[in-house]
Amino acid sequence: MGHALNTVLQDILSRWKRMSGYKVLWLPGTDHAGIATQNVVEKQLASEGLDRHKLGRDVFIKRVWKWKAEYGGKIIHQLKRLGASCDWSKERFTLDEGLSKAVREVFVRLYEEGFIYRDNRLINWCPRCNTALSDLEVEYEELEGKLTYIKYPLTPLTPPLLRGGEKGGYITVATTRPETILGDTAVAVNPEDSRYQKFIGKTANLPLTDRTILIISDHAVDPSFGTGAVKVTPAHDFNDEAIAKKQNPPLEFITVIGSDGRMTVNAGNRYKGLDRYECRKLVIKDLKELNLIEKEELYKYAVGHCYRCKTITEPLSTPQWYVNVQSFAKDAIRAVKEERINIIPKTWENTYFAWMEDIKDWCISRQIWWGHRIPVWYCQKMLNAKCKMQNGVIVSRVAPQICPYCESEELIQDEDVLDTWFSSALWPFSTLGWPDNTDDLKIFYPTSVLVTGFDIIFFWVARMIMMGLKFMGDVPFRDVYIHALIRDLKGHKMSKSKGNVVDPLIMIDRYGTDAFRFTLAAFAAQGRDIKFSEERVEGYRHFVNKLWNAARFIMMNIKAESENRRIGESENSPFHRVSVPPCPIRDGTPYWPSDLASKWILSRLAAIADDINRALEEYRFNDAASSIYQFIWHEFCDWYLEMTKSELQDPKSEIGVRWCLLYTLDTSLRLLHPFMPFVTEEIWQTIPHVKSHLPETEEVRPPTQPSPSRGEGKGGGGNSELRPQIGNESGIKESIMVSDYPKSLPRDYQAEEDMSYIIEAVMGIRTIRGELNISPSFKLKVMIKTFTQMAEKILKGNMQYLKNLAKAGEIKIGMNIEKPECSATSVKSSMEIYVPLKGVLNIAAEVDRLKKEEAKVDVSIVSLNKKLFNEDFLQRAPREIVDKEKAKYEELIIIKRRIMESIKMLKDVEVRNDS
RNA sequence: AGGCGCGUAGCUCAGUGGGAGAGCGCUUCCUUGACACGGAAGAGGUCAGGGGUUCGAUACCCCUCGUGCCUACCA
Repeated sequence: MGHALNTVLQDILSRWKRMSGYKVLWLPGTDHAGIATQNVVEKQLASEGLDRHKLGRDVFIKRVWKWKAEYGGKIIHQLKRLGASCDWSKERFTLDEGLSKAVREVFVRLYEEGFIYRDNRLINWCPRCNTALSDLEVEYEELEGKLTYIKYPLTPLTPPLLRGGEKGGYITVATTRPETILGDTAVAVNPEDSRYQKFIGKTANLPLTDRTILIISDHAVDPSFGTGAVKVTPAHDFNDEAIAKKQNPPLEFITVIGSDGRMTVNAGNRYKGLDRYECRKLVIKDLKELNLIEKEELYKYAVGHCYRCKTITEPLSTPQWYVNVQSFAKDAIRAVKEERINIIPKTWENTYFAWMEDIKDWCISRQIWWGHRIPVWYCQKMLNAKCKMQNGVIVSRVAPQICPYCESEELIQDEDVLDTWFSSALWPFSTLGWPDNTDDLKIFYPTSVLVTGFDIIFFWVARMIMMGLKFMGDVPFRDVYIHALIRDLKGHKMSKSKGNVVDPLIMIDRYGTDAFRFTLAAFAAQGRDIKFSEERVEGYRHFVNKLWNAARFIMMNIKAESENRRIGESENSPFHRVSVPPCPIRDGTPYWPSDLASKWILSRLAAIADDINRALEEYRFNDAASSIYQFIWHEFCDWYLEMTKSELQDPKSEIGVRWCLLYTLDTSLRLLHPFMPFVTEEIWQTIPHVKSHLPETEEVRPPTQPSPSRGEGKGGGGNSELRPQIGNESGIKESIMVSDYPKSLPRDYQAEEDMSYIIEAVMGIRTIRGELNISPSFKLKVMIKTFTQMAEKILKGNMQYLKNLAKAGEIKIGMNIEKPECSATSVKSSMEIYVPLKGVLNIAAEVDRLKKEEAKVDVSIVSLNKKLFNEDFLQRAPREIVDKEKAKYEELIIIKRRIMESIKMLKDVEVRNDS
């Protein structure tokens, strides 16, 4: 699900920018996921009774490639099913030759410049994967364990004397890992701790061994924890390692646990070969028998686990390769501080800075086989002390044939491979051909945006920034958009072991890619995790259906040449590549939709296009998604399509309305396309295409020139220029995904305002109907009265609409333009509904009239402004705010309470038809 | 232990220093030639709690409670 979200967001950006005229590169690919992949293949081998050592390195790697061929393909298949519009010709894999070349180049240069070095120190080790892990690859998890208090007898007391339990004869330490006492080389106390002053410098007998250890002091010891005395095991604990190295001379390192998680010979004959946890049990049993355990307490503590196989990790002292990243980190911090890179949402910058400022050297070697083998060779003779090579290694871009020091041909390559993230860190430039200075590199580096989850800010993002700055001298990307993590409905992270994983492909099978994509986009609010809900997907599937049906309605009404074709039959549809002129022409004159509804929907369309562009600019995917959803469903379908049903009856407005229907559909499809690529393409391929721009005003455009490409035999008929024209007019593109993204369309604020009154009036009527239970099939007489000049103006502007209503038999209309009043009376009913749009009503007089006459309803649009009854507000709020509120109030004359009274009044009046 | 975030309608979540929103669910009504995967009208919230700033706080500040995550060398 995380990958699906990631893919969808990137695809939305890619499609949007591509349609907006940018040259877009979205480069797909995968990394080789060293440890994880090796583990999977090893499991397969195990089920066949094999292991990698039996196969040998070369055969094993072939086997992994085979696996990769199968599953790498699945990833790509999933991307395609999600509709990812990647440049598939540029697909890359971190183990490709080109990328491997970049890896070797980077390694050698970092080594030559002294940033890469080899060191023997404590490292996190996974005993199951048998490899070193970087600090990031260890996950800490709280475990319920025991804190065991163990008594170390002070020398010169000897074990036989101890059985008496003399007081003061011990120093007691607390530990969660009793088995490690076999590797203890000291006991440490805080130098300020008065209890232990007298012990410092003395020695103690290490139980279960014949060794004597020193009691030392170190400020790192917390006197308040446990007994205030700590056993020091330098070879198996990071703290203890630090303490040991500080001592002069440094404490001895005794390794008692081996790389396989079993006790070594150093643990003594009784314990060697035992698993570390078996050994723990035995050690506790033995100590109990010696009466050296003071007590055991239940204790919660964090234990490191391998992030790939969940085995408990073990600190182990081994030689590994490291990158000194201190100076890179400083540059990387500066790049973000100076806003050459923007992390969005900005709150993640803190996380980034915190980690970067306290960054540790990066352990890059892994003791596995699947990955980039470290480009380091050793001379066999040197190992036998017969070669004079000083630093002991040959670091080279290509495999050396002979030792440069002794000319021996017996060279051995380092067995280890590099951390997968080492190659991933180079991705932004290695995939574009670096170290060669290719055209792609020149055009596309630095890239525009990286979209990713926060869980790999450190693993990947930070390292790409460091490597990009180091090797390209520029940031790898301008924006980093950090999207949310997808959780299940209870807010838990999805994981296979919890069984709460939702498979995107199942969602796609069930609801379709478009609905699934739209859901992800709608969920992608910044700065919050996503709790995935399947019902949302279902809801957006309904949206796809709604759009489909709206398109069907429009196709039914554009009166193209063949009425029998339905949308969805795009293959041989006569509508395929049909085009209509940018504006319908009649007798050489452009015929723009002049009805209010059309002007309104065009303006709303323009507003929504602006909203979407702005939202995407700021990575507010959810806002963009809800804008287009709201527009298509609740403005275009609920209002405009319904209104056209009467407008289409009017020969005067018919042509303009048809054009407007098609234009709005076309534009909406293009707006929606980045979110729902499949259904929008399908519909768009079916409908006649419309040019994307509108004229600023009533500008007269030249009549369309007849051209040879136009009217492929289908354009006949006297009035044909009024109809959608068949043909492949120039400028019409082949696919919606390369059509123009709608932008900067003209607004008509007057139409929007006027229409809002109509909508309010209609809603008022519906409310009355609903509350009075008037059957929808019962046609009402409607009387519309206006009381102000503004209302008059509105009605004048909407005469066309009202006339159409009248024509449809719904109302009779009468209007006196001279006086600010008009009325419309329905055909059948005697009921009248007043719709006062503006102005002051004499309520009392109205009520009297209501009583005398037949049923009438006073519909109100306004609510009371409470603020204007607040003395404090009137006296103390800033003048302009108060004035604004007053002005608002003056506009809003009719009060909600009055409506309700009127309605109550109505209920007392005799109303026909069960009301 | 530090840090970050969240707590708004039954559920999943937007949002804003001045009129509490969406989707789903729920109630009522409606199969009229795009759509019942639909249309119309509704019910439902002291915006976690307390204090402060302000003429005014769901929003800004502080505290408490609940909850999720990240980081860290707690034996």
